[in-house]
Amino acid sequence: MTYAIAQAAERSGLSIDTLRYYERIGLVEPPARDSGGRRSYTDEDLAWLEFLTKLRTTGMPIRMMREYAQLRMRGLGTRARRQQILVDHRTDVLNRIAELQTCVAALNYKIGMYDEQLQEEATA
Amino acid sequence: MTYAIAQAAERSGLSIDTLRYYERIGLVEPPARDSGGRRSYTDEDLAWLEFLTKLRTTGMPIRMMREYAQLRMRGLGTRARRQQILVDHRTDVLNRIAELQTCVAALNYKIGMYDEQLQEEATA
DNA sequence: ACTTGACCTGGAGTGCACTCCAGGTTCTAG
DNA sequence: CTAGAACCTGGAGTGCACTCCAGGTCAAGT
Repeated sequence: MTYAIAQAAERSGLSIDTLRYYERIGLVEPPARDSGGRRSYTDEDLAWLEFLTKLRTTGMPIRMMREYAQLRMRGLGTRARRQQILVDHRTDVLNRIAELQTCVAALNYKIGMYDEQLQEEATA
Repeated sequence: MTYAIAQAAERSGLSIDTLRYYERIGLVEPPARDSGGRRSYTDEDLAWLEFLTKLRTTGMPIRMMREYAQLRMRGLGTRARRQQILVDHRTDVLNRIAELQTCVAALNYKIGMYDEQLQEEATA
């Protein structure tokens, strides 16, 4: 199964422009082209885009995604390095989650304060 | 207790430039000035900066922080609206945490795959 | 043959959140 | 009195991650 760029965009949740942009900057290998010179994405391409999207969602900067992508293109000998990148990134993400949870606690506190104040207002 | 801008920067974790920037765009009320015309931050100012930082950390865009800040400056009548902003934002943050956790699961999976592959490599 | 729509390229433009700079003023120590 | 550090202002510059545009090509339907 192959996909035109519009279909790839829809399935990946990225825009057409972003797909071409990712290709330009070396985040994805140039996909195959059809007889008319148009990009033709495979399921593998889409799987990679999906994973890239997860890295992006978790805040990995593009230059690090590119480093990972370049290692992947260079093949088997880079697996240990690639794994290390993911392990380090996972640590970052877990820290980020903890940070967000601290902030949620602060929001809860503040929201509680408003509850009290609005309560007083109502009973006054 | 009052603080010169450098001290406020250190305590808030924001840069001096960012403090002035936040003032310019209406995120913080212009602090008092000392006899020489320099900014003089109070503990209350710092508490507000700390809360702003939590909003920023959780990804609230500046224009929404500004909306909240402007409501706060307008006083008591805006409390219900301010609370609503925080409640909505908390929902966003909780969704974001869930999203990050999904991504961590994907990272765990991928890291596990590398473990297996590197294992095979070692035993081959 | 012709229109329409999806696609192509290289390059310019955008929005966000800062960050830096030049040129000037003011307090602080020696 | 003077050197230096810390501060001031208005405005320009930066980095990131896209996003848009002009001008052109290609394939399919009428």
